[in-house]
Amino acid sequence: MNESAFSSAAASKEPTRGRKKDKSLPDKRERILRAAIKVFARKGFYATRVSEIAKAAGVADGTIYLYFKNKDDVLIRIFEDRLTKLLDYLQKETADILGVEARLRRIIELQLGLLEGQRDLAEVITVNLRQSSRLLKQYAAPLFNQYLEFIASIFAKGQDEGVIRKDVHPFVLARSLWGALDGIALTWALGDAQPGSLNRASTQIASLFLDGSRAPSSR
Amino acid sequence: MNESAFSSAAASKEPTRGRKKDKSLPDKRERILRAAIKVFARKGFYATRVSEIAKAAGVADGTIYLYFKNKDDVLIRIFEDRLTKLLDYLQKETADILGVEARLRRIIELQLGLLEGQRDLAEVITVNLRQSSRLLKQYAAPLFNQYLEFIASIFAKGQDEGVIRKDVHPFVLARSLWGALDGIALTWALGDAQPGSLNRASTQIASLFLDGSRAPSSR
Amino acid sequence: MNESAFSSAAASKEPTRGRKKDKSLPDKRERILRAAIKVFARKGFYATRVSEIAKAAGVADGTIYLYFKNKDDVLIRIFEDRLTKLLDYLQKETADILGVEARLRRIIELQLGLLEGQRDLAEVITVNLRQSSRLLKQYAAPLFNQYLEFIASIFAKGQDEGVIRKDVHPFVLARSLWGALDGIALTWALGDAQPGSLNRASTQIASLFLDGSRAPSSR
Amino acid sequence: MNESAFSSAAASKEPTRGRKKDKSLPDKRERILRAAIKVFARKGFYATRVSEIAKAAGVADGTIYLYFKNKDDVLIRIFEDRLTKLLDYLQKETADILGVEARLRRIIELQLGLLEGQRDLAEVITVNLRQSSRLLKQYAAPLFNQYLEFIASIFAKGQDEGVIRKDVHPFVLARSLWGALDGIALTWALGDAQPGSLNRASTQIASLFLDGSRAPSSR
DNA sequence: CATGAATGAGTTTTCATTCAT
DNA sequence: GATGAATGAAAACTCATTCAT
Repeated sequence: MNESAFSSAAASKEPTRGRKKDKSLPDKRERILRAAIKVFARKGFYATRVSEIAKAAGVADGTIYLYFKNKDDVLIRIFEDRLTKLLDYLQKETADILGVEARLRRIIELQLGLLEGQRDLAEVITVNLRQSSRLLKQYAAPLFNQYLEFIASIFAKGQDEGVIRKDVHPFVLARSLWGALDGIALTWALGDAQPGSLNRASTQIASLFLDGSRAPSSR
Repeated sequence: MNESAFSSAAASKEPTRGRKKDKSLPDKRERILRAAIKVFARKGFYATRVSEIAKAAGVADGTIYLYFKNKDDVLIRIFEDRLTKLLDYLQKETADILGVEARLRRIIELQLGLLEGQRDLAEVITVNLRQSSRLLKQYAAPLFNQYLEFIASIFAKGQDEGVIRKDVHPFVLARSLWGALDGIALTWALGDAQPGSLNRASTQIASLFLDGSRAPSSR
Repeated sequence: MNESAFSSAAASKEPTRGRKKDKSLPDKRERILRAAIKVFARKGFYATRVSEIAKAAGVADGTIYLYFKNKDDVLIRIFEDRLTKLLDYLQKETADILGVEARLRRIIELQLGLLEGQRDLAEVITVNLRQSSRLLKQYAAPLFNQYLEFIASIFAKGQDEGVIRKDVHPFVLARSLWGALDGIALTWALGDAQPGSLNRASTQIASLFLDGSRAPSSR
Repeated sequence: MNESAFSSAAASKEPTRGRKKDKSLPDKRERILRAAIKVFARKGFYATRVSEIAKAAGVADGTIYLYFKNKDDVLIRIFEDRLTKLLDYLQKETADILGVEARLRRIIELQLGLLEGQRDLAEVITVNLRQSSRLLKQYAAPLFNQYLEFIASIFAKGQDEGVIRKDVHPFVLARSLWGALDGIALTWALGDAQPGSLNRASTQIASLFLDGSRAPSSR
């Protein structure tokens, strides 16, 4: 479940090679992405050589360029793929939760829970996402906005229903929540990364945020 | 006041070997730091050429190496200098505020207020701070822990006094707060950066956090 | 024969990973070595730019680094390759000469004769061999010792047979002989380098050395 | 005696500063030369930084340029000074030795004896002398020729007197002798450098050479 | 599709030399 | 004369990308 949400067989857009060898590994594109996540996490985007990704993926250097435009593109696609999947996953898993507060609580749990199983990805998203202002502004920001909009829309719904305070803008709420989760994930990924510690923190953050976000009347 | 807290004359260790020029510009080391902040913010750490920093600082390329060990060192010193100053500033400015909640509220205001006047620095700290896991882990993390400890100690004091909830660890509170502020600053620095918007957000975040952090009894 | 002893196809370790091109030029590694000898001789090791070697070899600058660790390594490999070949050549060509004196005379002839055909290599070995104490001590010295041991062992055999004086240590004899040959080669390489002059000198040195080395009884 | 021949107060050409401080060290030019010999021997000419020479000499970087045209010039002057002194010394000390053979024997002893006391200089002359073909050809060679001419003239005299063989050119004799002495000195400077070992070798080489050089009739 | 040898543009850093004090 | 901070030209080396096989 965890695994599948973030990685899985992948959309496998680009080269959906004709015959599907039922033996071969997942799919070359996906293998490269996974290898890149691992190496980026360990060495950082700029310090990672394309040849290292290739080696980790078990392909030739040149093969990378059959699936990605260039090195930047590999990073971009990691965000695209994984963020899209995260969003899909959060939406699907919480679609039938009616209460705004319960849904947010679940989202927080799911999000940190996912990262707990994938420290590498956590590090890539929290650290490498900011490797380059250019990348960030040009590609990641738009993608990221989808996430923010999703969260903000839930807060907005809560405001309409009178259960979320109205004196804080839904987007500020969403950004703060992301920031807090990101900060927790960063400390975890770079620091101890003890199993369970992320889960424990997620419950605390959920309470903190939801108590803070609650409309005065419903406190 | 704003300006001075983050920049000022600086320690200027390395050179000034011998005679002290009381004439010339501010101090070559400080000039290089300021130039670096400006260029890093605009192009990112990795995309910035040492020669660009030199040009922006009005010195020769080689001069950079009289004051800094290498390009990495320039980034490290920016954090060291500025983070130290931020911390000093926050401590001094809020030392005589007795109420925990009032003090935190002021800290949030001061911190985002400082950045509001220095978008470049905001971008360097929010974006470039994460340029490299190595840098981050090796140098920035220890410095950053001082900040976290400072904030966490205030939360802890509040818990002792019974005004801050006890079911969330002070460090989780501190990290979340930093994360939220960082997230806001990032969106602001990369996005619109409208004047005043940061200030407005700061008030909202303060309320959100303090309401969420408050002990149940005092709600 | 002359040529082949010092150059030939070479071991060509590093690349040739995979398929063996039986067409193209000699072998890229050997081409680089030859180009380096030529340029080093003309400009000296330190004054030679890597790009000049590349140009002379007809390869790109970066290609050098596929075959050699760095510029130092190119110099080291020249000695390694050529000195090894010189030694093999001297050993093979004189293996069946029974008389010690005749064998030494032939060695002197062969050695200076080889250089006569390769002024560049002569200059590299006599001049550039000493470019750096570090290189010399670390890499060249061990290789060079093999040469000295070979010569010394012949002198030692002569002492056993009673045809070589016993009051001079075989190693001193070997070093002196090398020194004398090196001195002659140096003057020749740097100076006139008239054809035949090296050959003439070799006969004279052989007489000088052998008369001086002869055991008193056999004079 | 040893010391004085190679170093002493020096010609002190360039800036014979007005008043002579009877306190100050030898003379700044000489101090720089000595410092350079020490550092060149330890690190080699190219690996030595001008600032290192300055530091070792206890002067400022810029001061070097008051006494020498540039870094190359420092090396050139070392040879010039020391070789001139060696030659003067050899000539003076052996001027009244009438027998050719006795004189040569004494020269060999003196020359290696001098080096024995100054390993650094030995290394500079044997190793660094060949750092650059350009330097060697342009400056050192002419200087060195004076030495060769001096030795060759003695051999020539011996040939006239009938005590030195006539079938070897005096210059070949001189070059071989230099080469042998240089080879011995090199091995000694780079290798063990045991006290006394150089002296022992010098006697052996003298015998070897003189026996080899002797005219057939006088053997 | 896959490979990996070859390319060569591009960048940090060093360090000899200068010159204002 | 002496100093040493500042200069900036120069060069080794790296590595993303290409393309012949």
